[in-house]
Amino acid sequence: MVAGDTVLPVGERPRRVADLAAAVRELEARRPRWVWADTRDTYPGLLRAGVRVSRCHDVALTEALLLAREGRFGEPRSARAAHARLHGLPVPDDEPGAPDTLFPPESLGAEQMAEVLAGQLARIEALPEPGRFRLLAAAESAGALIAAEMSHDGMPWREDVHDALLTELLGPRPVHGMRPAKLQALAHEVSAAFGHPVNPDSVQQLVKAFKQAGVSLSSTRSWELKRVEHPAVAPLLAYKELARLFSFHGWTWADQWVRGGRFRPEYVVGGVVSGRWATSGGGALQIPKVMRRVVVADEGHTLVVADAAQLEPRVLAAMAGDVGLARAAGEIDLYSALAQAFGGDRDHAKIAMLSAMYGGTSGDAPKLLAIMRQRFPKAYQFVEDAAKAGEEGRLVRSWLGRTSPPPSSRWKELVSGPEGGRAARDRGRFTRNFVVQATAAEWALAMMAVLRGLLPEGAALVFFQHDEVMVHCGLDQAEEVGAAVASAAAQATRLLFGATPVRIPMEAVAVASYADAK
DNA sequence: AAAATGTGCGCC
DNA sequence: AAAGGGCGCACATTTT
Repeated sequence: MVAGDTVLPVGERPRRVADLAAAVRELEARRPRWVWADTRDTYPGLLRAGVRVSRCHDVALTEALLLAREGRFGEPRSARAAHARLHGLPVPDDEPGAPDTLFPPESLGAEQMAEVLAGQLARIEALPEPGRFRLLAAAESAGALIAAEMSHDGMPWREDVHDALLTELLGPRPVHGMRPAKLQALAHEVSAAFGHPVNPDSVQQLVKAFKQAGVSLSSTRSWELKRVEHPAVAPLLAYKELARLFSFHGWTWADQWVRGGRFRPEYVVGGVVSGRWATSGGGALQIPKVMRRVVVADEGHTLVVADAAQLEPRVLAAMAGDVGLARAAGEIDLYSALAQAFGGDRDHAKIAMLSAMYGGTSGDAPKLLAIMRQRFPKAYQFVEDAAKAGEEGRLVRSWLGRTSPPPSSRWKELVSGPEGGRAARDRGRFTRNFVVQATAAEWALAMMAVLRGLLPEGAALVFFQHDEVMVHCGLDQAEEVGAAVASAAAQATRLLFGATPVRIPMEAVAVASYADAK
């Protein structure tokens, strides 16, 4: 079934419809998988018309995944581009979609779309693991639906609580272009400590002022400042923290992103090469923890918040098929279960795992990695192989087949030059991490897709951050939603990895305010 | 004047 | 406690 300029139920004649939202609503009763060019262009309008669909195939997202899988990273991914490639025609660049139109005029007709779909399905079938890639495309497409729905529904955001918090920390809202009182006072303190005016936002001025005071700094990063004994340090650190809050999540930000008690960020599905989501506005994935108290459930409602603890090491255990690690990953606290192998020290187990996944080399890492290599050889080898592939300029893939971008042409020059070793190691750390992070991201997508289907009427996913979800629902639904989260996590693990001793538990808590979730 | 780059830090 | 991988964004500064 294709939604384009026309609606085309498979096996039936395409038909033009006057009211597309109504037609989609009617056909949705058959629970089809809607195929459309780009969820971002089509779905927001349907949502505004009060129509939701349960499944879709997003041609653009699937095309991007396939192109990368075929080693053609970065080529235009639109349905039109895919159609042009099929016919050897000039391939148009991707352009921003046409918002506020249900079906953008430049999208393909139904028959052309069917052609593109058939091509994509054939390319998937030709892969060595078509089942996995089908799951990847389905999960990515479900993500697109969820992202649009979350932007539409918004996360509860109490503007009055936000204003009170800002006022408490910064002073009253200043007139445009001015610093809030407490920020201004801290700026004065910094200048006073140096004995002359210094702009605390200027790295240059700060480094110079510290140098004149006999303190040499290579940067003004807070961890470096904390080592310095100087009266300007304390007010400067306080200034930096509050200035960030003011400019990043202050009143101006709220004016732009909060409406009617809802924060509506724009999510970019697959915006990170690893398959994690990004945001193109609103900074939804970087909300400071201090702001969480502003996220409050509506009257008579609650927020069910859940995160997948220790997701990445669990995913590694499942992927690598490492029996020892998988056994530990069957426990609630993976690191405690590993501690015995690392002299009974949970922290050592954690450092070893993180160093293996991120390529850490400092501190105790080498010693602990040697233990890991001995005790969990398959898991160790799995990430080592990924790192080696990166160092040699090869591509790596996630469990379901998301493919890392190739190294840049600059990298290839660099790697044969005098600093080549460093460039190669950097690339190795990237690919080492990619296989784990990307698989964790697709587990999270699969989990959310399942969860979305399990949620009762009236419950809505309102936030997603890498391995954490938030559902806004009625107080009396909290228990059912919590059970749905646990079930979705278990189903996602089985969907990706089949029979495995690895567990990826998600424990949900129902809270009135996000701040109470941890 | 506008675009590009650098810095720093929030989140996972 | 940080490390170490991934981002987005604002502000300052430099380049065009």
